[in-house]
Amino acid sequence: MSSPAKKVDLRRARGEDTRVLILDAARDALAEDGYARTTTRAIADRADVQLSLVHYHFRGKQHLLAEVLKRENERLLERQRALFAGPETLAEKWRTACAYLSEDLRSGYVRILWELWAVGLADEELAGHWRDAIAGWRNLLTGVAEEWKAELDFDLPISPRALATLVGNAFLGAEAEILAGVTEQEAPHVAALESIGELIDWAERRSRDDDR
Amino acid sequence: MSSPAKKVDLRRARGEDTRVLILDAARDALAEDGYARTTTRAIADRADVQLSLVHYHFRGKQHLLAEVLKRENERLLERQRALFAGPETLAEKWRTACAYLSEDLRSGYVRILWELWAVGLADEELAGHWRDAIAGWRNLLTGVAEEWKAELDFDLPISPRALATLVGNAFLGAEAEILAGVTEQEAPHVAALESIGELIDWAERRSRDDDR
DNA sequence: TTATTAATCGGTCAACCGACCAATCTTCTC
DNA sequence: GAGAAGATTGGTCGGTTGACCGATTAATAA
Repeated sequence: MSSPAKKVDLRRARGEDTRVLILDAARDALAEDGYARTTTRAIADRADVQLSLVHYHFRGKQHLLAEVLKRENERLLERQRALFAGPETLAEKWRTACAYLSEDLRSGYVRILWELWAVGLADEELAGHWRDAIAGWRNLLTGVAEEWKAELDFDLPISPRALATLVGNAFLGAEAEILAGVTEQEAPHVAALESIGELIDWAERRSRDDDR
Repeated sequence: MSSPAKKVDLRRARGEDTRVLILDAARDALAEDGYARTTTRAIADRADVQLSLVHYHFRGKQHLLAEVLKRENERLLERQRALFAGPETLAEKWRTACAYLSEDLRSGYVRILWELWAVGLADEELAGHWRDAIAGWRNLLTGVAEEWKAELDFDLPISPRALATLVGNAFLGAEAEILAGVTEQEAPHVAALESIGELIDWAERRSRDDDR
């Protein structure tokens, strides 16, 4: 068992390593310097790799960035799925989700998401990847909203789909403003999102009261 | 009165005309082609003007775009102020505001706003102008929310400031998604925003009921 | 050993952009 | 009408970018 008939092509393994190296470098470059300063050369420098390797492993800048978006998004989407699958109340989960926002702002993921949104303005293919990424979040939110509505004993004056869209858009808008440099002092972005948690509490209390 | 002693320097008047010509061209270029394709040359071509005039009248690309943003934003902000100063109920005004969104999407203003937001990611000065533009909308919304809360007979479970931020962000998020090509079919952006109008109705009915 | 494939290297290329400038034309002032 | 001020012209320049390519090295397969 210690030496199974594993056929690892050392060349391919090495290649895969550089691939990851380049992906990480591209992610860091986007998060720290933004797209404008993220040239294929800057990425190659960061990865300490020859420029042509970027074109060898990925077909070019466009495809590289698309993979960066996909990888980072799936990672965080998985975390979010795990959160909402947990046993806590929705209000508690919501508060955690708000905490994640601050975390993702610090880590640079939010900036990556929006830098690539901006690229999508002039690059329909990348815009498509961005839509795919966001669709993941929207589907998750919609599922949560539907479950929640089913649990409540009274009718919400808004459909779960519209509610999920509204809440998701509020998140996106807050991210955009924060990235533009609008401070929490000028506009209470996070505080406003957290207050949604209180609205959830309020609705659930009302639902419990109806039970009595 | 028909011929007052007005000293119009024809040179300056001519200059002012070309200024407007360039501003209009820059606006149209941004709205139709996006920032990536909006070069100073493209603007000069559109305005049918020599390239160097762009640098003569404006100090450069950056300052030109800043003025485009300011001009267009003030125009639409004025329209919105007039709307909310009107005699209709808030719910009615809200529906008009939602209709304005579709109009501004068609006219290209929304795209201009967001193309310049994207530029602001790498240009702190322009980001500042963007924040100024948005602050106008936020102040307007906050004022509306405060008035509305004062008229209601029961306490909203959220502060007017947070409410205005939330609603404003929902608008921004919807705009960003629409610009990225997310269709109304995939996510009911406008429908979700319009449903806020129904929430307003609901709250006002509740307020009237309390009066009895 | 030989032949084949994968990965890497160093360098080149055409295209484009914003900024800049010297010369020229137009209008106003005195 | 001379000279000044404002507006416009045509052209250039340095710098950057993404893409591309032929040659080279390393690893596998025959």
